[in-house]
Amino acid sequence: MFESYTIKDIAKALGVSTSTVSRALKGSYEIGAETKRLVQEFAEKVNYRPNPIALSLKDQKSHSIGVVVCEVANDYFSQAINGIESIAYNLGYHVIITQTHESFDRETVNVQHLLSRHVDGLLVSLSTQTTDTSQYKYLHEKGFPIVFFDRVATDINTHRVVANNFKGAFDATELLINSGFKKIAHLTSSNNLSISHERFDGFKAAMDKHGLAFNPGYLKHCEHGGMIYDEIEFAVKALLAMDDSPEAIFIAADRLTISCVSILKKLGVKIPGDIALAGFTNSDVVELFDPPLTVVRQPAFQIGQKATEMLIKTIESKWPVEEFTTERMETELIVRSSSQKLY
Amino acid sequence: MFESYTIKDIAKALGVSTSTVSRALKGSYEIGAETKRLVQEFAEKVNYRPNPIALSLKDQKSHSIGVVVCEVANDYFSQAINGIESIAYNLGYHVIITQTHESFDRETVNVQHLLSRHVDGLLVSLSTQTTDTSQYKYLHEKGFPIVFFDRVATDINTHRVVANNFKGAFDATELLINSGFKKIAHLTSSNNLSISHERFDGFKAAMDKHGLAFNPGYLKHCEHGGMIYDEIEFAVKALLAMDDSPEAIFIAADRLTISCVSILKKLGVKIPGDIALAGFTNSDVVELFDPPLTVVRQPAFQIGQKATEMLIKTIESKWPVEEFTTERMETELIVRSSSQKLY
DNA sequence: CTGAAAGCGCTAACAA
DNA sequence: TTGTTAGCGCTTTCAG
Repeated sequence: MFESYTIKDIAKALGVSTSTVSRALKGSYEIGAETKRLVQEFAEKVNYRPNPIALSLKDQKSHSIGVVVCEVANDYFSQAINGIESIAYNLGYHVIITQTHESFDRETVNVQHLLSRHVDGLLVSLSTQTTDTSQYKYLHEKGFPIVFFDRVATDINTHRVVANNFKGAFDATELLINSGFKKIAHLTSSNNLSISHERFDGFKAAMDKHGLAFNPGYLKHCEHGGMIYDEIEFAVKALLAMDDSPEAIFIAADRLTISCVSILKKLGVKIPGDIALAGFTNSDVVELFDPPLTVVRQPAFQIGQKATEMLIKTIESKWPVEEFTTERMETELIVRSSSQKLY
Repeated sequence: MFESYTIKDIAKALGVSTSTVSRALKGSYEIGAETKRLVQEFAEKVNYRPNPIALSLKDQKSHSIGVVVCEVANDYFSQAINGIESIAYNLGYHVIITQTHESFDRETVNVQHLLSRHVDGLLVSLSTQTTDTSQYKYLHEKGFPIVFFDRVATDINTHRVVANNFKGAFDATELLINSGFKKIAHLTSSNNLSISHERFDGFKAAMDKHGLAFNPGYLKHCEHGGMIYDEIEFAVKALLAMDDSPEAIFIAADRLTISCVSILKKLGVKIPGDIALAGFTNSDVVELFDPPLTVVRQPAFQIGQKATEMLIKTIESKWPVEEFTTERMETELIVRSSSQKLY
């Protein structure tokens, strides 16, 4: 079963040459119907499977794609990876997953490692620390297929798949405003990330639309994207300690949202009584929280799928791909009680 | 960068033969110090990386391992996969992940697919539907490396890595008993799973130790392991509808625990006032639940690591491995308010 | 219509 | 100490 037949075994068994077997197997028109039938039946019988490694060596494609994400054990990314796997599996590709743990150095090493593994393309979501995207730029200019998703490189013209972060943030902020809040803070991830900018813009646009002033002191960045608990705690405490402290917080990142709830509870701050919350997260259990969380949910699975489709299409393209698109998928605002105004 | 140098390129550039390069690169003693230095320096300079595909074809090892789990987007398994990746990455192995979605047919197809990909070994956690383990038995008898983790095949003598499910269940049950509950139900996954048995045994042992009768009507199996919400709802409702309905439930599976909370809340049943809960889960956010959940947490990351270590050791063993061990890792009981007795 | 042979990158037995 | 060569499994010219 695992010591599989090779084309040579079949050739020997049938008394033909390996090239005949090879051709017969792919139904080449230049093979006699009888020979073809014989070969195909035999191959079927012994459950012949071509050795993918030999194929890879031959045509210089590894049929594997490299994935660079910050963390696997994370709701958003595990869902995205689920989508990636589902497409890759069906199209006959391996998926090699690497984690940056939000470190640029680790990210660089991972990319090198993936290249040394001869992956046919890369699916990348940048780390919070990444400001230098030159390694990707270099590869991309050489024609190497790269699709960014979620945290994209804005200075490289490649395929990109992202959620509609602007609208997601806009909707959540507007919900808070419509609930009756005016003093709304914004807790977000590293300023390096594309998603931070887009979500901030959405937040700001909603504030502007409703004629609300944006207090710069209400903007808190967590440069490590939530990897460091103290950093988040520091930011949250700073918001609470302000003279004119906010009534609500719109949080722009998965881990930050969860941690923020945890910190506020630890501090004995009532949600939403003392401070209301709405935030991005892909956790499916936040409806069971105390209080149930109002969240912006991204179609992570679909984003993973789409990115993989685009990548494999690029890899398999007969011609160098010159046209690049940015796919934007809609988020979902799920309203629960953490964003309510209590009287 | 991605069009890498081959040994041939180096040989040509240096005017030596490919075998010299090959040998020099691995520091063979039969190569002149000077030549060796030359080759190594040049290789270093051009950032030479051996083509793993060629190596694989040569020594008939793909340097990849196949993983079979029910679901990736699941706290326990994403943590376990994290552990698997961390070890595999360091030891130079690819990880190919497949999901069964708790279907036996899908599991069979996945194993076949992984074998056709020529994986060097398998890391398996069985689906809830799996009762026939003959495909694994066959492979194992042929000497193919397989390590089971979590949901193991008890009828095959292979390496296994599991949590101490008995003790985890025992501790959680005893906690409920010590909290003052006597009528304790047990909600669990498919009876096919090894973990269901072990956890039931732990539950039963705690009941016995404290002289509590076990009411067979209090035992509810969810044959689909939580994939089907209705099935869980049915079980929970049945427990609630009993004449002598339980005061507490000990839940033996990750997804079941979360769903059970969700169902009880939907039904307006107070936790822990109307019914107390303790359950297995690896979600890290259950402390934010209403109420915070008392849980048994498994060292999923370490289980993944250990299983991978054992698998790769088996793969790389010079001699056929005949001795198989079962590693058992301790669980952690985290006490929160869902298991409290309210007066 | 079918076979022989080269070649993908690398290693290792065998020669020199 | 170094080079030549065969071979891992497969495809694909090139011959026949």
